[in-house]
Amino acid sequence: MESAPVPVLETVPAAPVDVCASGPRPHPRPSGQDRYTISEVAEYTGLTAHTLRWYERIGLMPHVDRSHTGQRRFSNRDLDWLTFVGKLRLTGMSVADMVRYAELVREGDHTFEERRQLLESTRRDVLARIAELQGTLAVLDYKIEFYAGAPAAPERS
Amino acid sequence: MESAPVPVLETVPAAPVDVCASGPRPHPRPSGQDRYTISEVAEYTGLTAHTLRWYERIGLMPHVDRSHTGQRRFSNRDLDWLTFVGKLRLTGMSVADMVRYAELVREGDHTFEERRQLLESTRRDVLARIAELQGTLAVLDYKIEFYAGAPAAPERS
DNA sequence: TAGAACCTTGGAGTGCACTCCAAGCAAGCG
DNA sequence: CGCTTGCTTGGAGTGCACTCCAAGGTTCTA
Repeated sequence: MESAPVPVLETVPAAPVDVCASGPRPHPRPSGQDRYTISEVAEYTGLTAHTLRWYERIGLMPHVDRSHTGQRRFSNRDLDWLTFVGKLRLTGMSVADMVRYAELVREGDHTFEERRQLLESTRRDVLARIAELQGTLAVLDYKIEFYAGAPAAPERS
Repeated sequence: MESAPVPVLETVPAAPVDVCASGPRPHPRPSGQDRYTISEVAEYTGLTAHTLRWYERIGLMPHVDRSHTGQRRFSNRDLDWLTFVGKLRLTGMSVADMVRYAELVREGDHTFEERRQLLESTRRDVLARIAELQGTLAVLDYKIEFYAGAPAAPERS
């Protein structure tokens, strides 16, 4: 009950700033020394290391760099991507659709229009979901008021 | 992409009316002749017959009446309950929590306070989720504008 | 009264999004 | 060097919320 339905990124403090690739938000390390281990990234994103590996396996990550012995070394760019993916996840977009988006990114600039359409469709879904939630708020408030006002009446639900 | 994440009740037209037990919304049949078959209820609620049987099995339905040969006959009251359950579902509440609520209803009037608390906790979750979604809208709009404005730039996501 | 369409059950299966496991190699510290 | 902690892999397991199945009984329409 108390938990969010989709535990993805631990929300950065509270601020309606758009956290996005090439945005002005600084990363823990300056560019050039940005070679994070999987557990550092796990802590930063709130995802588990398992999930990060799984994201890579299913094609949701743009090729992650490796150390000379084969361990993952994530870059600030990867962190940006994961932040954005976290936002997409919060919209309710399915993993399959996020993978589709990632493929479009890999395919290059000629997919800009398709990406925009995908995002606009997502935006419409989000607006619809907000409206839906506001509809449930009305019902919830009706009920809560009922329970608060009448501590013993014959209503059934 | 185009589908809602949680397909529950087919939303009644669009209207911010609170659709709730003892509310003023009329049912297909007048009280007294309200003995719907499972497929009628399936059509009304948008749930499948399978799901309606499953809801009953897990304790999410208040005892459904049966015909003399054992087939289910749902009442208007059952329809009201299912409408309300649909709203709870739309809030993102888990089936387990809805079953908990149904148990409280079965236990009688002395659980009013606990029910109110459950509903208020749900209400807080809904508000948080709305805020979260509005946060994603900001990111989405930023990206959409980017793709709309620059049909070929070196951004990576 | 025949036939189509609908209903019953317990239990098994599905799809999603993780989540974990075992066995073994890697990294950093005193 | 030894020790602890961390990282690697493919594949199997988990929990949720349905979703379907087989085999048989019921209800409705012609």
